[in-house]
Amino acid sequence: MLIGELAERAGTSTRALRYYETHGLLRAARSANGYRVYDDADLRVVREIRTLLGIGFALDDIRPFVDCLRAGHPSGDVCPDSVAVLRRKIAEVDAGIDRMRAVRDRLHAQLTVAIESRESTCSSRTC
Amino acid sequence: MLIGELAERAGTSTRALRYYETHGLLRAARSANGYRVYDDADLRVVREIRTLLGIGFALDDIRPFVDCLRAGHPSGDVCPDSVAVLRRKIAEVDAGIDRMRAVRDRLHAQLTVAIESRESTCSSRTC
DNA sequence: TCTTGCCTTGACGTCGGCGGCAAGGTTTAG
DNA sequence: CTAAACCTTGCCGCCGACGTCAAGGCAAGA
Repeated sequence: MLIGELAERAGTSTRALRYYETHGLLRAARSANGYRVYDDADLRVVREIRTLLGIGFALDDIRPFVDCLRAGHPSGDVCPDSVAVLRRKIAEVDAGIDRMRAVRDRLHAQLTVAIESRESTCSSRTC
Repeated sequence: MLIGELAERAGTSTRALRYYETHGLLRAARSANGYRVYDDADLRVVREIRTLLGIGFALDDIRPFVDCLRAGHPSGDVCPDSVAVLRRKIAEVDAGIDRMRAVRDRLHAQLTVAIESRESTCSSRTC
């Protein structure tokens, strides 16, 4: 499998795959003419990368999962480093949710005050 | 008030203030020597900008609030454009919270499976 | 006068995950 | 023979909110 086919099967671009390689997430054998050659294990790796990127992971966070897959584990989640990242990410997401809820409440309060202010100012005349 | 003092009183940098100016959020009178000169109304504007940036607004979203303040309103929230941005932002934040909750649940499930997998694999031998 | 400490404009650097283009080599089909 | 469709490396562009110089002007105290 060459890079174009891998990209298509993984639903991404060749540019992204080369990018993952330069960042140590993907390795490729080379054919005689210098072309990158991949197998199904690489396809699984790329799918893992894409899934985690979609969840909001950075490439650095993804590396343990990829290493875990390449170590022969059927899932990238089961290795200690991956579990540690999962725990950290859950905490980060929880914190993010808390922040966003605070923001939401604040915006809602501002909106309420703004509308009340408009009503009291404009109730009896054109505004 | 010169730009350095405004920056200090608003808790930001002179670079940021010039940046706001180039993006139409801040205007400055000029003294004879070309220095930017500000008053307390500008301080209020900058504080509004900083508050909204802190909440996660982009500069483009903030412009209506600044215009509202400069139109003489005591709060930047009360003008129709500001209210529209507030409503939109609340919706965006709500959507963001939903996405993050979905991510959280997914990560939690992955973590659970990973831990169970490790326990079943390693329970009776060194791992 | 000299230094210190403001101020000015302009332009490039940062971060992350690529997109897009250039300039070439390879392989296959017609 | 040539065109099409792959592949290679390398480098600049993008987004947003600034940071960080660079090179110079202005003001005020010792």
